[in-house]
Parts: sequence; structure tokens; C-alpha cells
Amino acid sequence: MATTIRQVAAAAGVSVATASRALSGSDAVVPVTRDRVLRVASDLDYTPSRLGRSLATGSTGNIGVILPDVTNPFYTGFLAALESAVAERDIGVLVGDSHETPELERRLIQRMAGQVDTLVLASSRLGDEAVVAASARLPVVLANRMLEAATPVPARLRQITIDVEPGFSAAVRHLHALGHRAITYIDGPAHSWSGRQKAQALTRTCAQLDLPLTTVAMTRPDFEGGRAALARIVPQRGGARWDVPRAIIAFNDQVALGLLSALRDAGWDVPGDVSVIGCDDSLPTGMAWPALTTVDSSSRTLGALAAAAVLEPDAPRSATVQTRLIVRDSTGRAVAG
Amino acid sequence: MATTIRQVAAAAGVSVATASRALSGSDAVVPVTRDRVLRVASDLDYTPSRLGRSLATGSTGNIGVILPDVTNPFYTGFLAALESAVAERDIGVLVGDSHETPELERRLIQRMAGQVDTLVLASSRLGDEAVVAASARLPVVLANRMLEAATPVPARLRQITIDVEPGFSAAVRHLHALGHRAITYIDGPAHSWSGRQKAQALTRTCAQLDLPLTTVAMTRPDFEGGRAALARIVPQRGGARWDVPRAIIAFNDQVALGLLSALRDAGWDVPGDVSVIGCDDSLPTGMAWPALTTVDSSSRTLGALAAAAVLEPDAPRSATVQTRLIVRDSTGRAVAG
DNA sequence: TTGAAAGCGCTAACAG
DNA sequence: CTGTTAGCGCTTTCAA
Repeated sequence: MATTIRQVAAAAGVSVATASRALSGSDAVVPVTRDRVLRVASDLDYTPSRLGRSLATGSTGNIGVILPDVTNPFYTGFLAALESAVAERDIGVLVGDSHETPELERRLIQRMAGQVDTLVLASSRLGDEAVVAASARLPVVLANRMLEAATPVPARLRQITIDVEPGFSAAVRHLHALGHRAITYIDGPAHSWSGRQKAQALTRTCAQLDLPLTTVAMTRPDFEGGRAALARIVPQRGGARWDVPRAIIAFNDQVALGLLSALRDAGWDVPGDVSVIGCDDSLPTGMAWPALTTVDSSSRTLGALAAAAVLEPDAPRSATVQTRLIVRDSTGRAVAG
Repeated sequence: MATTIRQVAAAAGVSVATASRALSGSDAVVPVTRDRVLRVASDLDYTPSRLGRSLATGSTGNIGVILPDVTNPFYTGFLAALESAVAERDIGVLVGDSHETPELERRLIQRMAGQVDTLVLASSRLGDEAVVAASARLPVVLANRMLEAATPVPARLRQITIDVEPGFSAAVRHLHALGHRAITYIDGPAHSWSGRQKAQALTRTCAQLDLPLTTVAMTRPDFEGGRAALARIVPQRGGARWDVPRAIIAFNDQVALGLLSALRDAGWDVPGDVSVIGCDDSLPTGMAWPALTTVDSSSRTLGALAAAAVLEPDAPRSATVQTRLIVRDSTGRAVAG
């Protein structure tokens, strides 16, 4: 058993109350006493029990983070930024992987509720009611997701989102300027709020420019998902060329990477035959070939904003990460049909 | 404030002790009473406080996991497998990112010590003494790392490692059989135990086959690290051809991907001019071009074994993940100098 | 400035 | 089978 505050108090010849005060740096204790307690504590290699403290104070010094997939670089970047930021304030992080399922997410919330001060839900797959219910139990930070406009926002809920509009709108205009007259969008997971945002932004801009938009559903928002989704619709070079999508926008960079791979396998040249745009700017230089034109929407920034929402008691009720288009080498002039 | 067991007991007309027994499914309570308590509990939407329970029982139902980098796919796979396995047993996971630094790792251990039942240290950058000290405070599972042979292994320490010998030895023999007569190894981080294992396995096998081995140091074990490390030593095609490494083995797949990228930039063909071998088999099909010959050493398997070490009280003191060579398209016949 | 005592929510002897 | 009681380690009134 580890040393307790009682042992420290005894060894220092004071009461536990005084020991507690000394250890928490209260000024209601005379310096000489405090120093004695502190010295004894370090001699005894004393570490305060978080559990005891939590029970007494009602605050745990931990936060809970629930992600749809710990393996996805987007969430990994989010988690890294968030963890680093809160760790500096000596706050611990309980993680849960919901595997994209609402039931598991619910269970994880249940599990964490009692032992964290704040819950961070990244890209929650839960319905609005469940999110609202959670925020009735403890403060919640919703990241990369927003409640429906009709849902009243609970006081203890903060929302951090990515405004994909500027980036995706610019992406469409960029393709249009290159001469493309039809856009294909490879969508994200079924219940993804951000996927809907992206689709909406595309729909809006395509309507303005009078461009037809085709949306392709996809299972998993990763490399293999992108490969599989596109492989189904891309004919071999030399086959029926009329239905090759010439301008493709992907849900994220991983998916775009999969597209690049599927296109290469089928013998198509990027950007010669087909233009591809990703999202997140998450790939190191040289990872994609050709270098990927992408919508910048850093998940690390999202994580940093979530951290701020957790740490600053009077952070704004909502915050937004802006996006913009980064043009690189995977987009080019449309070829004549 | 959430409902407490006292309120449940009162509402059910029993003592807290009986309520506690009913809720924990003890058979020392008559069914009718138990059902009543259970019904009241669910009516009141009661969730037991983990904190209270932990303090009373001395066990928290949480484990701590410390990784050098949550962003690295190797640890991400490890964490995912570990988290999924323990979550099924309703065990929570506190994560900490040590950013490859021993000091931060020490701080995280300190922070977690009081509130987890077991500590899982992945690729710990700590010295043996620090690891031994930690295992004196609570059970520790060391993953992808082993104490020095001279260090006595504490009773509460479990070690899960990857035996790179078979895979790396096969890699060298494979290259030798293809006619290669010199090997270059792109090493891992400075204090990495697994990096040393790999280097040793290569040294041993190269000595047996009388092959010269060149080791190149590297900063970060990722795509950019691999690109940077190789870019320094690879001349442009058409430049001084005599010093191009013709057979390269990388610390991991990410690094190998970086190599592929750097080689392509310099105009070299893989496997025509240069053969490249990775490690981990962590890339989806099509991610590397050409498909990467690699040493299979799944970090998910490592995570699953770590989970077993955490969950099974009498798991073996140590376990090992085996490795083997998977030959794909990135290795080919040596060209005449 | 310090100490005694109550209590955070729960479990676990020990009686009955 | 059920209730009483004593803590787990800590903070925090309230008195002294």
C-alpha cells in the first residue's frame, strides 16, 4: 500500500487537516510547518491519491474522449493535440473507441460519466437526444459535429466544428476553372455529420455553377474504402471511357490516396486523365503521388480547440476551424471528352 | 448530483448493504428483494460511482497505457487492439503520450499510479531501474521492450515482445538469394529496444553470410524520417551510381514508404535498381507502390497479448509475437554494379 | 494557525 | 438473508 496523508501527518507531527493544507499549498499554514510537512512527504515518497481527492472534491482531474476509430489518422491527430494540451495542466485522458457504433458509444459514456470532469465526443454517432442527455450529466464538448438547428443547446455543451464551406466551395470552383463540367464526390460514413456538411457544400456550389454532382457511398473512410468505392465505378483504361469520373473530390485524404491507387491500377493518369482532391491536408510531402490537392482542415487544430473548451471555463459556446483549398499536383485541366 | 446507492436503498426500503449486494449480483440476497432493488435502481437511473467503489475495493477497473506517440500507426494499432479487448471486460483505458521522452513518461506513470490497476508501457524509453520501480508500485506490462538480461525481473512485471530474428534473418537471406552483396539498414529512434533487436538480427545474419551491413541513423520512425534519412545518401540517377544502396531494410513500413518516395524522386526504380524491405505489414494493399516486401510483426497482435497479460491473472511472465518475411514486389534481383 | 470530525459513494466484515 | 458499522484517502467546515 502506498503512503497516505495520515502517515505523512503523523511523521510530521501534525493533523491530517494541516498536512492536507500544506500539501495543497494553502496559505493558512505557517511556512515552517508547511516546509516540514513537505519534506516529510517527499522523504516518504508520498503521492496523493487521486481517488480520495476526487471523492472529496467532486472533481476527478480526468477527461473522457470518445472517438469512432483510434486508428484513423484524423482522430489520432485530434487526440494527440488534445492530450498534449490537457496533460500540461496535469489532466488525464480516458479514451474509448466506439467503432463507429452508437451503442458502444453510449456504453462508453455510461462507463466514463462517473470518473471524468468533461466528456469530449469526437464525431459522435449519437442522436441529438443522447448527446443532450449526456450533457445533462456532465459538461460535454462535441467536436466535429453540431446539433440540429432545432435542438436547443444545453448550457454545458460546447460545439467545435470545421467549416468546410470555404474549402469545398473553392475546390469545386477550382475544378470548374480547369474546365471540368461534372463532379464526383466520394462520401464519408453513413451517419457522419461532417460528411453531410461536405456534401451540402458541394451541392450548393455545384448548383451555383450549374455542374452535375454524383455522390458515391462508401463503407469506411480510409484507404481501402476509397480504393473499393472507386474501383467499382472506374473502368480500365481503354474500356468504356465515357463514364470515367474526371473530377473527384474525396471525403478525406486517406480516401483520396485509395482513389489514386485504384486509378493507377486501372491505368488512368492523375492529373492527366482525372483530377483528385482530398481533405484534411494530413499527408506528409511525398506520401501521395502526385502531391495531393486538398482542403486543409487540421484535426490537430480541432483538438486544440477542444482542449481550450475543456480548460477555459468561459470558452465560447462554439468555435470553428476554417478551411481553405491547397492546390498541388493532383488536379489538372479537363481533357476533351 | 447523480443518484447514490443510499437513495436507491431508501426507495427500495432496504439497507445500503443489501442494495449493494443486490446491485453487484450477490447470491446472498433473496430474489424478490433483489428484483425490487434492481427495478428501483433503474427507475432512478442509478449508475454506481466508480470512484466510491474503487476507494472501497482498492481496484479501479482502469488500466493506464503509455505510448511514445499516439500518432504512430504502430502504437495506434496496438492501442486499438488493447482497448477493444479490455473494453469488453468493462475496463477503462487512460492513455498518455510520452512524446518519446523519459521525463514525460515518468510524470505520466506518477499521475496514473493511483488510479489504475495495471500499467501498460509500450516501447518504454525508461531505464530498467525506472521500470522496476514502477512495477514495485503496481503491476506493469512491458510491451515491445525487455529488461536487460542482468536485471532481475520483478514478480509483477510481464514482458511482451516481438521476436524479430526470424523475419529479419529471412529478409537478409532473401536479398542474398537475389544476388545482393551488401545491405543497408535504416535504423529506428535512438533509445529504441526494438531498433537494437533489429540491428542485432541483421548484424548476426549478415556476418553469417559475409555481407557488409551499413546502418543509417534516423530521427523519427515515420514517412518523413525515412525520406529524409535516405535523401541524404541517395544520389540522383545518373550521378555517382557506385554508392547507391541496392538493398535496403527499413525499421518499419512508414520509413520504407518514405524510402520509396525518396528513391522515386531521385529517379531510381524499385525493385529494378533498388530493393526495399519494410517491417510490420501495416500497409493496406495498394498503399505502397510497388507492393512492399515486409517483415510481418503485427502491433495488433502485440496489443492483444498485452490485453491477455492484463486480464488473465496467471498469464505467462512473458510472451512473444513471431515474425516472418512476406515477399511482395519491392525486392528484386541485384543488378550488376 | 491548527485540530477534530464529518462525509464524498461504496464495499465488506461481523452480527443478528 | 439482512442490517449495522467501519473504513478506503482525502478535503473542508467548524471550533479552538
